[in-house]
Amino acid sequence: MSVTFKDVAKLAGVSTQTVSRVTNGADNVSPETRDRVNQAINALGYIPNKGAQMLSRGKSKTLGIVSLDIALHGVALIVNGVRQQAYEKGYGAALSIVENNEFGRIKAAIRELASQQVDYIVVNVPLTQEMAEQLVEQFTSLNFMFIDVPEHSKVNYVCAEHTEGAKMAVQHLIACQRENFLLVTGPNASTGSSLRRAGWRDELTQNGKNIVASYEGDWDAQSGYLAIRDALAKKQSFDAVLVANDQMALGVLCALNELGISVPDKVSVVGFDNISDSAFFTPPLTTVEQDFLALGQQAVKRLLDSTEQSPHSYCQLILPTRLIVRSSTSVKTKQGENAQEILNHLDKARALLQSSLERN
Amino acid sequence: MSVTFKDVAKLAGVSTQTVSRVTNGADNVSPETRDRVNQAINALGYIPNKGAQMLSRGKSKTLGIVSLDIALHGVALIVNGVRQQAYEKGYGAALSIVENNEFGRIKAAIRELASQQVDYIVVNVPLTQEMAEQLVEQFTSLNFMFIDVPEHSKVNYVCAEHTEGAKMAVQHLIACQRENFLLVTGPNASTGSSLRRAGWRDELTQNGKNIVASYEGDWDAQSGYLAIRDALAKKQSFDAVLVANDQMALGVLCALNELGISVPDKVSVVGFDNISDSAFFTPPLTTVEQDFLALGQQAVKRLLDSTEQSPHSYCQLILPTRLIVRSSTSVKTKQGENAQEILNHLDKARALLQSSLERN
DNA sequence: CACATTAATGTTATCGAAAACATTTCACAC
DNA sequence: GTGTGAAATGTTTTCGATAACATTAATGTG
Repeated sequence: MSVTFKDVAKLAGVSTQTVSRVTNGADNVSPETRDRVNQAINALGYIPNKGAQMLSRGKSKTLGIVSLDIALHGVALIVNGVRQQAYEKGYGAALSIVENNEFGRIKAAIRELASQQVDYIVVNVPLTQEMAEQLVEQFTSLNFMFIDVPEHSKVNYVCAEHTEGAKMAVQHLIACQRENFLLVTGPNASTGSSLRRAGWRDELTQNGKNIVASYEGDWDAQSGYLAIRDALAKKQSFDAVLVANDQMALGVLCALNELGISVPDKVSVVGFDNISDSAFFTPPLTTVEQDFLALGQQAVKRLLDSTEQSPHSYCQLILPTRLIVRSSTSVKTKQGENAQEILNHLDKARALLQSSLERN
Repeated sequence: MSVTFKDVAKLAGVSTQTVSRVTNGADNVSPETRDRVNQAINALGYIPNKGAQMLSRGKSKTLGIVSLDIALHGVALIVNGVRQQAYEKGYGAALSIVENNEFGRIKAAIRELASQQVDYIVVNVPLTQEMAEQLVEQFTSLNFMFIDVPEHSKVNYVCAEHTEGAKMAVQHLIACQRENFLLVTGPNASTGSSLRRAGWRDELTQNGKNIVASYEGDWDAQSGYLAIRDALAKKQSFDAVLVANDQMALGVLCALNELGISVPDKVSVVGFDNISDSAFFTPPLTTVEQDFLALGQQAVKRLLDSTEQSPHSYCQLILPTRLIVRSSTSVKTKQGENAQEILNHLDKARALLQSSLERN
């Protein structure tokens, strides 16, 4: 079968323990022996057996991630952040994906990771406060870090400033003199989505603005598209759309463009996330940036730090969000304000067409 | 520390071997004993130790994936397909991500997975034929499956019909009476990108069409955007753009829209991949679909099947691509053909504006 | 009733690496 | 030259689960 210490030891003419010393970089091995062992390792193509290492060491130097579907761009970035930081700290990363956020599935995923003897677990799945606390209680041998769990939970968490970010979006649209708002939220089960919606709602009612309708999307472009089509089919009148992520905002823009409703003038749109694509939407999207990568990185950093702390202090870190203003929002053009200018353009265009028509 | 068989056995009043029999679902255990053991397992919250299992069983029932960055949407879908199929066949999945496609990194990743005693490895990183063959040769104890490796390599592979798909895109644009083509490729290191470019080139030269310029992008929207800006800055004239993926096509569309160059009329654009967003671009993108999920799934399916085959037969599966026609392509409007129609529209618009202007 | 058969369970050895402990060798001090 | 300590290496035991083998008890058969 596979090459083990025994084979290496035999070839190098030493004991297995000496081989172990070499692979672990112990300093009490003579240079000549070390060389001989390393040569044997290379010659045989020795690869350590993680299972055996885990067993004898007791710990695995591995961090587990329980995550939503990585096909969601934000999720993939968070996972990247986690992996990267884990790797930097000398940890491996084991990823377990849960399709839906059924609690049983999540527990099973954690059990799966626990069976791999992971030392830490980062959970990036929407959970209620109770669920998070229950997990910590149930899996006492594991150290948890949660991402985007409700604030004030008695667990370690790292969170984006969803509510504040949402409020900034509203404030910006109010500054754009918008009055009637359409909301497109994420799935209600998502903590992030709930927080954003709450932020929107708070700020809108506080400023006496009108919420025309609220649609629950599923994060992808189609749900944004369908929301707008439905709203327009119902002849609802709005001059601003708040969208819970950029991908749905793409669908929103598509529907508006398709129907010839001018963005940003007639309807302004603000997204959330600032994914790299959103700068290239038509028009480029005003959005609220959150730093997914940093979220993942900080989750790991704080988790590893927290174990050195006293047991009853939690890491509760909230990362800032910030408004990125692009062309999908603007102050409403007063009717007729630019009309003369547009008229001039039209005349010019007309003349051009006319002449080309005559030439044919 | 953690709960082991010993603890369970003691509580249930049986031997550890009996506990093992229960957890492995052996049939020669009396129902009462089984119940007693299961109760003990639940009471203690026993979780098996994968390392120990691996060690004693010899095999891990795990499949390794070496993959590019999962932040690329297509990659994430492939990984999903692999995981899903592996899971279905009773295998776990260990993911190792390599940042760049440096060969040393890839080898290290495989070694890492091998140390976890994976039984199979799916490689989704651009490799040359030689590299792929070398890996198979070096890691004799592993069973490999490659995704998108050059055809006719002497290894197992699953591949999308890049070249054919690319040709379909060209044929479609030729049917749209396009003459001057701009190319935006993916990174040259990518096998998929090379195959697509080759397909474009072949079909274009065969039909005597003009390649105005070729830009090498890095898969993201910005590189598509920059390509167009550069081409226009150099006053290049083209009426069709072939783009190696949809995300870059988004950037292409953005640049064209921004400059008021009408898509599809003045310039038609075809992407590649058919990611879910592309139906919601402005305008919705004509593109070549490839089924990433199926690619991942088939990779695993064939890999598991192949080990039952004779050693010197390779699985070499090529999955079809298909053209999805949307609004980013069209037959070129003959100058003046629709002019009268447009003129009528203009007149209507003018009247509307005029009246609103007078009202103010 | 003695003996074969099977069901249910227990005992021991094993996987590969590493920790704990043991031994050997050599250098140096007194 | 004997004792002390450190460096280099070897031996034994351990981790947790399981395969291989061993035992016991119960059942059935001629």
